[in-house]
Amino acid sequence: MNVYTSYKNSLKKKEKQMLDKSFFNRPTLQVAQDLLGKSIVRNNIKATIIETEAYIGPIDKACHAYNFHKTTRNSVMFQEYAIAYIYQIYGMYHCFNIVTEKKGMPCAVLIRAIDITNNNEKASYNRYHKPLTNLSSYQLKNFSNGPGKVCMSLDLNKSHNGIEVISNGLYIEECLSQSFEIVKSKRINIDYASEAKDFLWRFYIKGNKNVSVI
DNA sequence: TTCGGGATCGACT
DNA sequence: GTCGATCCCGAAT
Repeated sequence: MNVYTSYKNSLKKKEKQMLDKSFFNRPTLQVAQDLLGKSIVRNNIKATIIETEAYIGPIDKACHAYNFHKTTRNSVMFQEYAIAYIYQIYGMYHCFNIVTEKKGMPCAVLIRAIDITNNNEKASYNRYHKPLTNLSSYQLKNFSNGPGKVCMSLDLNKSHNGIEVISNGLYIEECLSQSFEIVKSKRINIDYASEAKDFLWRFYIKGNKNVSVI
């Protein structure tokens, strides 16, 4: 097999594993749960999705796009599904969401926690600017168990707002995961959202060490 | 293991 | 002018 054939085969293999765009054109609550156990592939880093939250603009006071309210920041939520909505929070961190449902329906799934499975070394430099062997147990434990940490580990920031999650630099793939139980709970830090704060729209893999808040 | 204060700034009111 | 879909570290328990 020559190099070109080998390259073509590897692309085919990738295409086969990469989640189809239509995966995200489904009810947000379904997508949020189905993403658990799947892998994010970001450049050469791969990570299992452990924890997600659903945000459903039309009916959700916790969502930036509640009642279809459109601003400069949240405009990509009104775009096509399967793109990244990444915004800055608390002046210094970022949150990574994937837009769901049809164009004009401002909905998204927030990725709150991941478990790095491939190329931990590169992720370590992204997260802490030093090699894995130099990390404390505290740093290892808190590697990617929160939305801001997810973005740091995967080197995602505002400049990636609006990119597709079906591209070579960033995509989601099937994972040969073992079976697991999904826990449903209230979302984190949205106390201002009146009745929406009690919606059970947060999902995580039961018992996983990387869950951000038990 | 949990708690509380500081960091830090753009988006929104 | 206010505050957030957060994180870190030191102090207290």
